[in-house]
Amino acid sequence: MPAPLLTRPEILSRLMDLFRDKGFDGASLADISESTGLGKSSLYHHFPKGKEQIALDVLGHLESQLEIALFAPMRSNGSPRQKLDRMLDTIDAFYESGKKACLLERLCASVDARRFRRPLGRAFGKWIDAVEALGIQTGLPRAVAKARAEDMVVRIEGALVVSAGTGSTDVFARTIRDLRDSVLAPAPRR
Amino acid sequence: MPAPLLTRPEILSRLMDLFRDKGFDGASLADISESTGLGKSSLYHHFPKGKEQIALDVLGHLESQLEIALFAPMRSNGSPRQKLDRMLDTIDAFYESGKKACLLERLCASVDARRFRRPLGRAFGKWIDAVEALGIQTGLPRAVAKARAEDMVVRIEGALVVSAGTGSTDVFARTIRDLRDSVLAPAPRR
DNA sequence: GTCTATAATAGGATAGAC
DNA sequence: GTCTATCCTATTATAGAC
Repeated sequence: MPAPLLTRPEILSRLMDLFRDKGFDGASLADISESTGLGKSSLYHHFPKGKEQIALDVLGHLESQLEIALFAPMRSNGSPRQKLDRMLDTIDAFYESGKKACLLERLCASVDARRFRRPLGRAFGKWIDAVEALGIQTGLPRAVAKARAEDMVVRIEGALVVSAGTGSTDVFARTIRDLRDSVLAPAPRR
Repeated sequence: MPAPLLTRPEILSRLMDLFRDKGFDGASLADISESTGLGKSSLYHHFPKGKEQIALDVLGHLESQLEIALFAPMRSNGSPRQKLDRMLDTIDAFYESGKKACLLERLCASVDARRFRRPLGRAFGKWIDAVEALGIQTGLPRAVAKARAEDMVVRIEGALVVSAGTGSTDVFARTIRDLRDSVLAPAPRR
């Protein structure tokens, strides 16, 4: 019984790790209790609506973390290419080079995905928008920038799935490497 | 109590639909019983080792279906481009243009993913190999063909995740369209 | 805000009759 | 090969003391 009295952000951060590891359906209240050091009653004090609210609050926590660590730096100074590199470095670290899963994907794949649809759609949308903005800054036509941004998110999510399925992180590493060059490459003339 | 006395392939086919919809952790024995019309005892007659064996057998069923519907046609006559188009048509139909999930991905995301690792790796490997062979047939260097094949699978899996997360199949449709041109495109000179 | 104790239910799995 | 009935455990959730 550790009970180290965690702050709310610390609690949510540990729970995010748990859901990334076990998914929503796979993480039990016992798991949640263990990973936070909180008894079940304490959990219902912090999250009166139970497990579903926990996941929603974790998702909200992720959204604010993304804003700070991923999106805000994209609005700072620096060339688009530098900012893309920084985003991909952050992403590579966050997923531990393909060894850890994506919370968004794990919640998409849960039985109650309908309940999470709105925040999931918002999180994916903000991520895509941030990358699209970089493309526009480099002079890509808006439609190309948007398609490239969607494609980047698609390839990262897919690389995580395939890396998990094959047990090798090679695919994830190569995907990140490719994206550094392809996302902001000049639009093909047609 | 329908009990229409299904054949084994029919049973496995229905269970594949169930696992694609609910995932392994999300599908209960009650769900399994309902979707097959078999009582729990009948299930344990067909699958003595229980739920885990059910998933493994469903995975085996998928592998044989992939061989028939996806891989064998790739070894027939026709231009690589025609065969790629056929594969993408089959894939688009199988995923109902992005509305239905991938069994491989759902099992990757289960708590017991370790148990499914070997067949999952094999299925992803065969799929990638089949696409790589098309690339080699068109004269792409082996390394390029392999990277393009991995990338195709990555993008399909990722597009399914993002389509599910955003609630729109647009991303999936665009991804399939792009792949028709990009997978077998001439290697860039360097 | 946290604990112990306890509900109430759903989960996977089995026994034995037919 | 399928059924009814049952078992045991894990699960989510709540009550009430401190």
